[in-house]
This record gives sequence, structure tokens and C-alpha cells, in this order.
Amino acid sequence: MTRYSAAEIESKWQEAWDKANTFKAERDETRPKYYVLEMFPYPSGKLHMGHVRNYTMGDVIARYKMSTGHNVLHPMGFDAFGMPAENAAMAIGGHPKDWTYSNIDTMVEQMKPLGLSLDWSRMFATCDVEYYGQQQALFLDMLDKDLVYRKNAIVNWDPVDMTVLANEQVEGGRGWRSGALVERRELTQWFFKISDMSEDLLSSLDDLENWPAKVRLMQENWIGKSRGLQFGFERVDGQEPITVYTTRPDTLMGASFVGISPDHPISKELEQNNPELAEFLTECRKGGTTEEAIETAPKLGYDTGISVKHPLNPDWELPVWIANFILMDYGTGAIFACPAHDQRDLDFCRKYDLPVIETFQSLDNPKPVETDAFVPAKSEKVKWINHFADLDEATGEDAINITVDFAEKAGWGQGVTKYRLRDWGLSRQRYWGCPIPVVHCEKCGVVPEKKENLPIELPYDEGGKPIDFTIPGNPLDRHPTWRDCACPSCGGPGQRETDTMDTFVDSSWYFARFTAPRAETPTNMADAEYWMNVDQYIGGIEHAILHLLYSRFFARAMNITGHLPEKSNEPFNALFTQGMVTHAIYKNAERTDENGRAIYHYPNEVEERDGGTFAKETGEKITVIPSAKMSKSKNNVVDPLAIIDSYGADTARWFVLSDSPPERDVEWTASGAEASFKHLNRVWMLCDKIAAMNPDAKGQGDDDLLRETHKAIRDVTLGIESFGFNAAIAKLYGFTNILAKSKAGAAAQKQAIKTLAQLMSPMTPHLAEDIWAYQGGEGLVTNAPWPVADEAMLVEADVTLPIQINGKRRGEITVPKDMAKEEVEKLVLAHDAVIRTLDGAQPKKLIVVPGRIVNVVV
RNA sequence: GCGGGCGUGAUGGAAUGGUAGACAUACCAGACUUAAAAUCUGUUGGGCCUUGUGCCCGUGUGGGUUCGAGUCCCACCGCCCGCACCA
Repeated sequence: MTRYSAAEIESKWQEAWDKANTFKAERDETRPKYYVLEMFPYPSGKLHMGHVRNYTMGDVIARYKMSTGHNVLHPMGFDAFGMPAENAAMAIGGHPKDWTYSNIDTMVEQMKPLGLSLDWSRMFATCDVEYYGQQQALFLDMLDKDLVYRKNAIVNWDPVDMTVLANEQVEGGRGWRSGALVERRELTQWFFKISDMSEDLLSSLDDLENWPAKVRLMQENWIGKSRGLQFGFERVDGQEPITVYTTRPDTLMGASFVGISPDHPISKELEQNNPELAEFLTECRKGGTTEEAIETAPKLGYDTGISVKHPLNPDWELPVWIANFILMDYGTGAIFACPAHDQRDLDFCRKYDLPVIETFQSLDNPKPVETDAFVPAKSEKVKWINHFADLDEATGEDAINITVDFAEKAGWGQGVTKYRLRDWGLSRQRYWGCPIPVVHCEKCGVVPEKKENLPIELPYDEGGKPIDFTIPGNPLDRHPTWRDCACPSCGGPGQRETDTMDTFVDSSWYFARFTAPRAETPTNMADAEYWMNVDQYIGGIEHAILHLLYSRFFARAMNITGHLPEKSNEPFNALFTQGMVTHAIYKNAERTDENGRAIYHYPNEVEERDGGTFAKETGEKITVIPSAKMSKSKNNVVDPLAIIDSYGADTARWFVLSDSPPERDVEWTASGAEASFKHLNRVWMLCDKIAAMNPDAKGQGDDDLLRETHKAIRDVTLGIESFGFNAAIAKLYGFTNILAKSKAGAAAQKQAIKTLAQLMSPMTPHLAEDIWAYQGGEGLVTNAPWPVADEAMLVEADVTLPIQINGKRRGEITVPKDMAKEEVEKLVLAHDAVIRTLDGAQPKKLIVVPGRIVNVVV
């Protein structure tokens, strides 16, 4: 054996796995299946360390499950539609399709050296016509089952990407991708009826025990269920009542005015003959939706002159105001304001000189409301001043329920449940996406395409000429021939829908497609029945809402349309959200560039000396910002390929798993990577040393080594099963150190290093294969059954018990493991430290926890 | 504002209510070497002196439960994340 050469052994074993078809997944009803999936990447063209960490974690699980007798499905693909390809076409010319496929090729080439246990035969990209054609079929089936519909709606318009965005894709009033301020536009769009499933999507979260509580909570908040009272305010002029929704019906006696949204039908009607109002409404609608804009935006109001009657007292008239803070798309777009117990309403009433009526006060500290509204905590008891229904002692939830019941019995209102979740608008005015398979016909209206006409393929060019992506807008809209087609219903002239689907549609069912990636239908039920659900899904927390909520909706929709079994309504049995790979940023502390911007140095341009960090060339002082997200503009990106070149994939894999718990960020450090490499070298040398031992040589401590081996098996197994990869690796370090120092005989050491290779194989599979083969292991270590810790082996004959005096460690005794409690007590009382402390007295109490600890209370 | 999470050495981090700081980094010292690198060995929470198998303190702060608390409970401080004119 020579020096550890990662490059040599890694390609050697990758070829061996390929040749043996080790990772090809085939349906096999005789074995338990295990489906492990990492969120598939967007083909940006470059693999980054985050990918490496994500896929390595999945690989550890996949390889571990393989050795525990599971039939493992571990596929990989690409989420390949989307704006960056079109932006590249705009910026550097060329075609989004060419750009995308060339990136995919590059990334596959970059992924292969990692030695992942992927079934590459199942690979697909969502921009493959075979994939999006099936997506179109799925869309038609969903249309058939009323899960998709078209409506005119006020939508979020991204003026930079020139497309519509779903609510979920607007972050702080800006487009999630472009960062542009989103505008409001009224357009006819396609929508998925996700809001119909609000209750199921919410209540089913309770069963997702193996999802992070945080993600479940985020989804719960996003779906936003609230129970309240809906009722009408009679208009004094006798016109249609104004319906309002409130979650605080118990404050109805504190009503000050009725407020309606600027987009409310009444506002729109009044606007027609009132130029002053029209101007006010324009002002309201213009208002930015950024966080700052919202926080600083003044409360604007306009008195409509309409009066309504209080439902509990027809003589009590309230004015109707239009207020800029009332949203049309929540509740009914109309509210009653209770300024005494809502800060926003109070601000408004103070500004427009409207009355403030208290319904209750604090029990502990009763005082009239002045500039701060009194909003008690849910459980806080209050003193009622002004109320209806039987509220004497009631507070919070109880008060709400009592008043809802009261209104229902009296017949003027109903308790209703509302959800914040809106339907998912899927139309995008972009080229590089899945065409929506419908035709607009003058005679027949909107007609679904016939399934036999699928796939509706994206045109590559414009009648033989390249598409010009530099012209703003959607090239499909101006395409000379693609747009025109025959109506699938009457055969007359029609026009294709030129909108394409949101790329989140593509990623909402790819996990199902992986179970039968070449099927002639979206899925194949037999394969779906066998492989679904995903047993372990791994990805970033950034998808906690969008992707995961959409996928849960799609799984349900695919069950309704007969493409997935009902058990897959929740498609991901377990979810793990991994942290990022970060890296320090080296910022020049002495100067900026000519534009006043900070200068960031590459890691190799700085050095540490004299307790500080300095630029190598100029000696300038450097500010080190630890653990920051890797970013090209900050010059702190570590290229996985460079690491693989200098250390090998096993080192990169080992490093990204060590040190930090998987759910937390891990900081990439040169010293850490170096240390990982050194350790793998050490293991390699150890293997060499053990192989060179005289096979007949007897040693000392064979039993101890065997016991340590079984402890390592137990701890590493537990670590892998509980996503404690960092802990598992720490145990492997410990076990390696023990083995290196062991004086045991050749046979015992050989057995120990073979087990070490097995335990390391999920993390560093290439090195493990090489050691396994070198020590004469049978076949591939990848296929070898996982070692099992023998409980009997773990028990030592003697145990060392710490002796505590009043809870503080004061000494220890070593006793046979099954010594009787009374015997232990005698020995403890005879211990020097105990005798010294007791000084002849009797202890108050003597606690012996067998095998663990002894505590003497004096 | 609402909801959630986290505070442990110089650093990343270990600890089913039972010996706090595993494992690793960094630092320091030693061995090998002409020297350096590599490798190996050892030390490293703070303090005290009487240098011991010693004592005291120590997991953000203050209290509580317990024979025993980093871990459980209460309050506070600090940091991080998600949502947010949602009635």
C-alpha cells in the first residue's frame, strides 16, 4: 500500500459501483423499500458547498439504509425551468434551452466525483418535454376535477420580470426573485384551488411528527385559520347591508365606525360620481407595500356619508368610512372599528375625531384609554363596562364564543372560520416554462387541449429564426405560428394560451415522477404504491412554506385525479432542514474602492499574525466577519471541485458532516478541511499498519478492543439514525484513536478496522471500500450488512461510580457491575473523602443509582 | 406587534435529570530534524494555596423544584428566525 491518494481510489470505486449497478433501484416486493430524496437543484451551472452538504446527508442515510437491508430509491434531477435562463439569454444571447442543458451537463459532471449513491438512470429535468408534457396531462385532469379555474383578479405584478407572482412569492412587497417593488394589476389568470383544502392542509400538519416543529408552525401561520363572527350592518338609506367579519365580537359595544376597503364594491361605486373620492382612492392604491412604507404610511380615511345601524341598538347610528388599511382580500373587506381595544383603530379615530368607547378595563390597573389601546392577553381577566350577552366573568376565547352564540341565536350573525391562505395563481407571462395546455376560441371560449395533442411543446425558434429574448415581454405572445392553432372543440381558428406555469408547479410533483420517470402517464400506480412516500426528505428551510405547501396540495390533487394513492396525501414522511455552509468574510478595514464600496479579500490573500488578520500584499488590517453566507460578491465562496482536486471527495464529505449539527450552519475553514484530510490519512496508515502485523501475533486487551468496537457500533448507529452526524463522526474519531493506541492482537485489530471501515462507509464510502478490500472483506462494503452492537459485549465487569457529597463530585469507587446496593453503600461509607466529611456522623441520606452514581447527603 | 428558537472554554460544538467541556480547531511545550514541513507525545475553563487522589467558583442574569439542574418550572436580559395594516 502506498500513500493515501484520494483521486486514485475514488475513481476506482466509483467505477466498481457503476459496473455492479449498485445504486439502480428496482421494484422488489420482497424487500422493505426506503425512498430518500434531497431537494433537487436549479441548474445554475455550478455546484456549491451547500449542495455537497445536502447531498452528502442524503447519501449517508441512503447508504446506511442499503446496509440495513432496504431497497433504496435515491434519485436526482433538475428543477430546470425559470427566469435565470431567460435572463442569461437576454444578457449574453443564446437560447434558454441550450443554456439550461449545458448547465445540467456541467453539474452532473461536478456531482459524479462526489460518489453519491444515486440512481442516475432515473434522472430528468423538468424542462424535458417528456416531463412537462405529463405535467400538462396532470393539469387537464385537475381542470376536469375543478382543481384549477380561471378568474379575473388583482394580482401581484413584478415589473422587472414582467410577470405575475403568487402571494407566497412576494416578500416584503418585493418579488422573491427580482426584488422589484410589486405592483397591483387586474388580470385574468389561472388559479389552483388550494384554499379549498385549507382545513385539511392545516389539520394534517399534526400528524407530521417527523417534520421540524418550526416548519409545521410556519405552515400553520401561513394558512392562518381564525374563527370569528360575520354579520351585516343595516344601512339607514335602506340599501344592501354591509357585511363585516370580526374575530373580536365581544367588543361590539365599542364600535366607533364601520370601515371598508378602498377596493370594496361600495368604494368603487361611489367613486364613479365623486372625483374627490376617486383621487383619494388612487392615492390609497398607489401606496407602496414595503415594510417601511406600511409602517410609516399615515392612516388615511374618507367619510362616505353613509350611515349604518348598530345591530344591538337600531337607534345607534355609525358612520361608514373608507380606510386605506383595510384589505379587500381578507374577511369581507369591511370591518367595524373598536378603537378602545385596537391600536390601529385608535390611531385612526384620534386622527379623524371619532368616538372611543371602552367595553372593558384592566382589573389590576383600570384607567381610561388615551393614546394606547387596551389589548389584554388572551387569559387576562377584565372588568366589563359595556357589554352584551352573558359576559360577566368571561374573557378571551370564552367571551368570543359566548357572543358568537348570542348573535347566532338572535339571528343577526353567524360564526365563521376564515383562512388567510389564498388560491395559488399559476400563470406566468414568461417563455421558459411549461405551456398551459388550453386554447382560446372565439366561438367556444376557453377550451382544454385534447390529451392526444400533448405535449404542447415550446417552440425553439420563430419560424426558423432565433427568438429575440431582448424584447421585453413574453416571446410566445408574439410568436408568428405557435400561437395560432385549431380549436380542439370546433376545429375553427383558435389561439393558444401563451402564459406558462409557475415553476413551483414543476417541483410540486417531481418526487412522484421519480417513482416511474419514463411512464407514459404522469405516474404509474404500481410504482407509486411501492415507492411512495418519500421516507426522508432533506432540503433548506427556505422552502418551509412555498414548495412544501404546494407539494402537499399537489399530492392531494394527484390522489383525486388518480395519479397517487391516498396514503401519499402527505408525501413526505420525514423532513429534515439542513443548515448552510458558511465562510468567513475578509473585509479590508483600511480602505474602500474608488466608489466607496467595501473591499473583500479572498481567503488566500490574507494571513493571521500577531493576533490579527492582515492582507498579505499590502499588510492592511482586515476585519474578519465569521460565518457568513457564501457569496460571489463577498469573495468567500469555496468551490467544491477545488476541494475535491486537492483532498478528494471523502474529505469534503467528512468535513461538511463534522463539527456542526446538520440543522445548523457549518463554517468552512481551511484548517477544518485540512484536519479532515489528515484524519483520513491517519485511518489509511492505520489500515496499512494493521495489515502488516504478524497474523499470529498475540496482544493485550483483545476484549477491551472488542468492547470499544461494539460501543462504536452502538454510538455511530444511533448518531446516523437521529441525524446526529457530527456526533457520529466524533465517535469515529474516538474509536480511531483507541484503535491506534491498542496493543491488541492482529486478529482483533483487523476485525476492528474492518468494522471501522463499515461505520465510516456512509460518510467516506471510497476510503471505506479500499480498506475493506485491503483487509480481505467480502464483496463491496456498500453491500455488506450493517454491524449490530451486541448488548452483552458492551457491559464491563467493573463500573466506576462517582461519589458525590451533597451533589458535588468528591471521589470515585470501582465495583463489580452487579454488586448489591448494600455492599456499595458499605464501600462508599468507607471511602476516605466520605469519612473525612462525615467526621463520625451518620449521613442524612445515601442515594445509590446502580451503575451510575452515588450521592451522600450530609 | 404576533409566533418560534437559542445563550456552554479562545473557536465549532458534546452531555436519556446523574463525573460539564466528549470530539475537533487554535494556542503552547516536547520528541524527531542542520532547519522547516509532515508526523508523534503532552498541556490548556477560572481562581487559591498548604502542590494534594487538595479546596473554592463555573453552562446569559435572578429565583424555584430535586438527593442531584447545562437539561425541568418562573421572571428578566441578549441574540437569531418566521409572519405582519389579517380586523
